[in-house]
Amino acid sequence: MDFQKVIALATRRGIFQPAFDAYGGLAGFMDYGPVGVKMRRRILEVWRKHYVINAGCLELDGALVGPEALFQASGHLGEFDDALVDCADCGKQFRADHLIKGGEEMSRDALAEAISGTACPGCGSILSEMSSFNLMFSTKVGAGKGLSGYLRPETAQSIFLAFPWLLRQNRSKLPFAGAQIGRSFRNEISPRQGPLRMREFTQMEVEHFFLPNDEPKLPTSLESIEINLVPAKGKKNSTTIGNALRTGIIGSSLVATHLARAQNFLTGIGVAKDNLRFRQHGANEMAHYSSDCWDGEINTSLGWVEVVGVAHRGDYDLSAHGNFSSKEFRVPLPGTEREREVWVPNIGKLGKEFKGEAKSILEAIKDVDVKPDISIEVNGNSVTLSEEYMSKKTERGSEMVFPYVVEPSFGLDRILYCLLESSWKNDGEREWISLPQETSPYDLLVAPLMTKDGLDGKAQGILQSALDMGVDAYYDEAGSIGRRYARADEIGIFFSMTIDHQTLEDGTVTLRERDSKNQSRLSIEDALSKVRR
RNA sequence: GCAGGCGUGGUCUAGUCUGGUAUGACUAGGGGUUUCCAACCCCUCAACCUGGGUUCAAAUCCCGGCGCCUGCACCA
Repeated sequence: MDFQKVIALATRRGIFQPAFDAYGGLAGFMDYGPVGVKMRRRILEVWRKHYVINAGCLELDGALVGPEALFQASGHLGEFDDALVDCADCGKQFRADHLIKGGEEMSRDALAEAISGTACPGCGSILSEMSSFNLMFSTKVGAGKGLSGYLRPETAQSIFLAFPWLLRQNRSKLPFAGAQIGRSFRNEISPRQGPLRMREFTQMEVEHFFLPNDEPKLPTSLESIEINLVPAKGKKNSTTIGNALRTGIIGSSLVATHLARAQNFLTGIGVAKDNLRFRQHGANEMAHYSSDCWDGEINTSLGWVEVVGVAHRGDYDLSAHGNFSSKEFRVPLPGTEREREVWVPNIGKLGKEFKGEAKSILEAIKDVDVKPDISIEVNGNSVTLSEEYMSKKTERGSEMVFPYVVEPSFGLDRILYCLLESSWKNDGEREWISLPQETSPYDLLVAPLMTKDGLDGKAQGILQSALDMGVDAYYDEAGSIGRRYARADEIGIFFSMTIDHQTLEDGTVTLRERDSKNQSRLSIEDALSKVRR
């Protein structure tokens, strides 16, 4: 199954198509159709079951537009921004920081200076002035000049900003994780390959917060999970998660935990384990925030496609927001509780005695440990403060630290594409999508063998009872029964139920299983309860 | 963003060189027939990416735009 065929299937069967087709299309944007929306819903349901319901992540649904300050703090305005130069003669375009030695460490201004007058590596002409291209979509918030705002380039920042709030919801206990499903936007220079590189896409992200000295251990239930690893240094190998952690291939127990969970999730929705690997980023591939990162990749006709990134972000994000914003993002570090006697200046007395100079004195002792008979320099004079100008106080507190975070971040659109491609089967006689029932768009096809003798009416009655009990059923009475099976197979409907004359006599139906084509004769009730998820 | 290739019903496609009624198949819809895996028969819907130019006449030739594919560059 190659890329073009998946795209054709997607259009034909209402899964997805390019958006704004009537106006010539707009690269990087897709619309999902009736079947595609159902598949997405199913994948999201499984994901929520894994992360929100079973793993207890706190779910959030954050705003899409954010203020400029947020993205200054997060680093996206600086780091997400490419400095470009192009050549007027040969038309080639380059990243400025790639042309200058050490350019990746330079400031913008230094880079602009260094690049000026540089020759084009392609043709030797002098390059244009440096311009910058930011991958975020910008907008104005409010009337008039308005505030600069940006569409979020990742859902993660919402969770980081909500950290103090979520922490209270979790009754101030660490570790905990926030989870979010939502759209993100990146103004890609050259989006291509349909659902694989989009300008608007859906992410499913978890931010797992923990104290630096108390990283969650790998649960024993995950230790023996087999996983394909491609470390940045060293050989590709298949081993257990527990072993990879013990031997240091994976450096962090929480990263290991999330690699295992990501694999469990992906195989649960129908990705074959042999088609799945986790590849570690090399140092130069790493994002600005990340200290260790593994990409979960699925093997497709287009090569290995990244569908999930598991990144150890350290305290990069929380400390950025803690330092830039007015909120406290730190937490007390357990075990560092302390109680000590400190001297504090008696401001009332200082004021009375020193009048106008009191302010300068207070300024001078602001950042020093005060104790009796301390000598300080004030306006060129040495002043000694005796015990009468201060008093003793008991100070309680803990060392405050920014929690660390490990982040698994899934791309829904890519996952759906990979699933379609890999679950497409063709045995020469028929073509079908072999998804597990959890992610099939429908549970059941209800089909009367013929549309006469009341078979269709009976079938519609059964359809209604199926829908009433929560079975996602699809009704089809057009064409031969074989054609209807074929149609159902092509969108991956898991079971088919056929109503014939015998149904009218004894209330039994034929139930067909999609992958095996096996049929069995069951009572309507038994069939429906078998089909129910 | 650059270079090359491409753009015809829902899908696949003929026609483009050499300008003149747009081909066929599949799918889909309606009807008939039919007792379980794309059966058959009749009918029907449905397309030249877009804007300009050349011409009596443009799907076809020329120019621009948009989109798709490939390569380069980019891709937290």
